[in-house]
Amino acid sequence: MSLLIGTWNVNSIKMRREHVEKLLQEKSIDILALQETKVETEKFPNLIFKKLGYEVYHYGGKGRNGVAILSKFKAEDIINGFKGLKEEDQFPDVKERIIGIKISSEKIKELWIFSIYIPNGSPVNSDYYFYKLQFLWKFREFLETNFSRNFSLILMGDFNVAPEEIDVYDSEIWRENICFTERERKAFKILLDFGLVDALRLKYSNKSGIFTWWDYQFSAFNKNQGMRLDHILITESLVNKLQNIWVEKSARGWKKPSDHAPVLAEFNF
DNA sequence: ATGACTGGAGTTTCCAGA
Repeated sequence: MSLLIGTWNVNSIKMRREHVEKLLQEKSIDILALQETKVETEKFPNLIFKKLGYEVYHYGGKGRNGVAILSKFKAEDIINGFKGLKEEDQFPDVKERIIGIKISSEKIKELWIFSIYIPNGSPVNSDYYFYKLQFLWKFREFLETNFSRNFSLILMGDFNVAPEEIDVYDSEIWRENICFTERERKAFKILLDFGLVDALRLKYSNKSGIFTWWDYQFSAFNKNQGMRLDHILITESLVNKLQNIWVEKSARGWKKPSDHAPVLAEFNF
């Protein structure tokens, strides 16, 4: 069976609700991870998506952050935040940044799917910056506590890190910019070393100019001056099931768009 | 005009985003 999944930082579900509906229906998406819903848990438009046939798993706070998963499969288990870590490691906004569900079906056996929103961390070297680095390290610890590399895991979301030089439009200009500093890229690599593969690079190993975010300013989208910050990370057991993966760039060109485009991936189970 | 950011909070202007 074919499974179409995706991730999208929508920059407010209130502003982008119709965009999400359009994407779900036009592409017949099975599971969509959302970030920056920017609404409190109970104010998410659950009913709208339930009418379209999706289960809704969301946690959010007032005004910022917020992660959701819209799924045609019912969750057998849910993780929200850094499950299993000590009390002092429960960062104040971690529940608004990490949500995961376990699904199973006749063909799919115990697949965990996460929606992730890593802190932005700007400006570089600020308290926020070091919070971001800590968050990335702690996230690796969270994975080790709950899973192993032998699990079937799909971690998707806005990681706020452009991993390689080809993931920014001009690596010299962006060298010391937030999302592309050495320390952020190193922390991202350490995360991958858990046993994760950057799914887009399985299909487009050396292609430059593939971005998922473009600044609202400076006509950045028209000039394709962006960064690849949104990722679908998978464990080894899913690698040979990946059929296709792409950035749905068209959505960045819709009226009143999010500054991120969705990343979609098709698996065959 | 030859350039121009957006969303949310909460009150007219600031903060955060990347």
